[in-house]
Amino acid sequence: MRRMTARPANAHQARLLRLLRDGGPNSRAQLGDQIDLSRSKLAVEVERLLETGLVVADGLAASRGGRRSHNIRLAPALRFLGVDIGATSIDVAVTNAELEVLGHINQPMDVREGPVAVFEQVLSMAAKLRASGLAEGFDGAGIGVPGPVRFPEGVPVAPPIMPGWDGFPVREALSQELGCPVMVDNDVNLMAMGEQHAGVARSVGDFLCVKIGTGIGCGIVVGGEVHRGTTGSAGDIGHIQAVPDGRPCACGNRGCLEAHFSGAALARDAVEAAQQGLSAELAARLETNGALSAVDVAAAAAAGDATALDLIREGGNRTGQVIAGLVSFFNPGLVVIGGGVTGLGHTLLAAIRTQVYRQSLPLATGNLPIVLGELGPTAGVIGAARLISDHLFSPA
Amino acid sequence: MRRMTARPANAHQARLLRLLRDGGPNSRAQLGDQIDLSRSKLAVEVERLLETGLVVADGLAASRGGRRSHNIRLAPALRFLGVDIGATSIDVAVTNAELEVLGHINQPMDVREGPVAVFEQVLSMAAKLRASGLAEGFDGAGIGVPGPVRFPEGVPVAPPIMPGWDGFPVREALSQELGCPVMVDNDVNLMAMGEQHAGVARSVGDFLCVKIGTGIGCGIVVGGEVHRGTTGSAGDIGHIQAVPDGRPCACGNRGCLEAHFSGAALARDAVEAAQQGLSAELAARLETNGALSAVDVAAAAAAGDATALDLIREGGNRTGQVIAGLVSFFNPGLVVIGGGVTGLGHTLLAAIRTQVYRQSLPLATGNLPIVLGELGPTAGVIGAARLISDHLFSPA
DNA sequence: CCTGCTTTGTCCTGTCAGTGGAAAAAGTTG
DNA sequence: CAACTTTTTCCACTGACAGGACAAAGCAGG
Repeated sequence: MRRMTARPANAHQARLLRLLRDGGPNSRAQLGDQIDLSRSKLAVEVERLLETGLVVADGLAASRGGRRSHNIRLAPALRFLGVDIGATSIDVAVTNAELEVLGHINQPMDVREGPVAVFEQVLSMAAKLRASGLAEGFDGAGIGVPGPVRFPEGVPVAPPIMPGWDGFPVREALSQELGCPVMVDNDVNLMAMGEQHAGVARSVGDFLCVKIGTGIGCGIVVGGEVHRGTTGSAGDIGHIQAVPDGRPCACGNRGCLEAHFSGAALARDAVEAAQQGLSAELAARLETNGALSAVDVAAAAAAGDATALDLIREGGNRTGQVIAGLVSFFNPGLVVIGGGVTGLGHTLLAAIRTQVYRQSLPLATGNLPIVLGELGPTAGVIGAARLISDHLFSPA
Repeated sequence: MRRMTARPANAHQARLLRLLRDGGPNSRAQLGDQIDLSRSKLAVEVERLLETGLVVADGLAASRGGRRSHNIRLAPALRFLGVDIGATSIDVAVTNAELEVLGHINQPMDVREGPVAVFEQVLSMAAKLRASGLAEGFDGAGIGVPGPVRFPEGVPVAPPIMPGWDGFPVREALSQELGCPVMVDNDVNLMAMGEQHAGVARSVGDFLCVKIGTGIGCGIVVGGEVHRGTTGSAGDIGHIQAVPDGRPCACGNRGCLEAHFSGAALARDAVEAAQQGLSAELAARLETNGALSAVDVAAAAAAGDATALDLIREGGNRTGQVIAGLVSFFNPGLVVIGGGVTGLGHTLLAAIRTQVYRQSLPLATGNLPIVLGELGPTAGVIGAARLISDHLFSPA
């Protein structure tokens, strides 16, 4: 099937498409209230959008006291693909043009197996979604990778945890395979965009989104836009020193935040505690599974295990300390905590909050919510869909 | 004398004014090369600007191989006032419309004497500059204060080191007194704008500007724009924890960067070292002056005093450690070090560089210059002039 | 069902910003 | 002085857009 080739011809059309994306089906009259255009001009632009097929008529709206207005909506057949490649698993989802998730699958996979193997997996997952009747094809795809990206080209650069990906033309290759436009970004940035679009960060202009998974990263949103930095490595807070002369880190330094708290560090600490006989709960789980992960620690903590709680608390303290510094520096309006370890829940959040509220100045923390992400694993794929839709819904 | 009342009527005119401000006198033809407008349209807008008096004819340009072009320039009588209120001194300068400093005076004054006393001083300094024939009046003024500012209103909020200023309507009051538009900002932000306009940060989109004076602050520039944060306290890095369980700080916490290194901390450490007999050089200076400041430490270091050098080095290490974190987080294209302690020169810079290059990831530091500010004490006043000119040279 | 009011959609004209070509004006080069 | 450039002005043409007039559609109340 031929997919969308049309693009908005001007800024007004782009604006209208985004209004329809973010606000769902809408009447012409309501659109007129939200956009600064005369009725005549609006009618012309809507007419042109209808001609392109990007937008379709959608029945009559409820009356607002007079003649009823005709609703319009984004073409219901439009489909975006959102891909979130994590360190140890892959999420793929299909959305409609309003970025609602229609189907979502998750598969474990080690990113270190390299781009070729991962791509194969991603494509087969996309094919599976297509086969299930959710999409006949994709009008665009967004993809997130766990490392820095040279954004304009869509190419990973010097990614520490994914050797073999350096310089791999992700955007080009995926675009080729799927036959549609593709945008690539860091997975943390996509999570931030997801929470901004559909999660807790709606209507916040400046915020931080801290993702604690296998590693730790931070999405930075300034004035509604993601800040990627000069080389695309902004938000790489995992290697900020949290403990002077602390544990050795894979990066060669000592005391990096990531070495002291992250999915990987937490798992290692848990195994150690189990082996030293500090926690019967963890030891039992280690016995059963042969390994431990953040999920086990969360379960043990939920069961009241003191060691597990301590691990979480200490990690939260470390993380909170680093975040406190970032809050002083950046003065965000919101801090979102997300990623694999959100399962640790309130214990973690409380530890982080304590540190931030204690260490940052009152002016910066006075009205600063620190909350868990609302979308969990869908944040990344929604962010990915948002990324490509922002691209497509902008003047050609 | 009546001053400039005219403002650019549209974005084109604003654009032209900024080109003339940043590039100096220019021919119509050259302007045409820099702006995306047809010759006819350009001629119309220039004509209108000439009518308003904001811009005047300025003789003939050199030939580029054909008919010579008529030069135009910003009205030579335009004057901006730049005010930089530091913790312990005040800088006031007059600039022309191209933001060249025509006159600059500096007076010691403790900001804690309160807004009324400080204002009196500022106005008398401005009057002095006017009396010396540099200006008949001011077309706009920018002012920087050493604390957070609610930017749109131009009002300091909860400034830790300047009690009595909280909520004082700086913008309103100064505008009233001077009879011209006024904009207020944090002094560190103005320093960043100054270095961006006329210093080392020309042509860099994302950079950090660390000012080490009585306290420590950091100007953050994202995409050419200053980031002020949700409550105007962005860049307040003086109270980031640099030393766990370190020295007590005025803010109530322990180990704040500012408590370990800043103009004030350095002076205190120097006195202590002198009294403990660790440094003959510093002791002698303490004897002579009755007090020590960063300048004394710089002089002692220049004379080869080991203790002074150690103080600087250790401070640089602490600062570098914090900056390393910020570099990982923000991924700037440049880091500028400025403020009173730039006199400490290369020793300080070397220590900072060592820490940053060691602790941040290669991708972020690979092509990251860390340099001293170029403008010294004029950075702030130039930034102040730039602030108000940006405001005035924007569509009404 | 009919009347008056409101909202929505369409049509049309006037205005204004802006482009691009033509030609005049002013210089340069040989 | 002739041929060629560059700059500037002039002018007609285009397209974007606003806003008014009017028709269409719906509501409320008699």
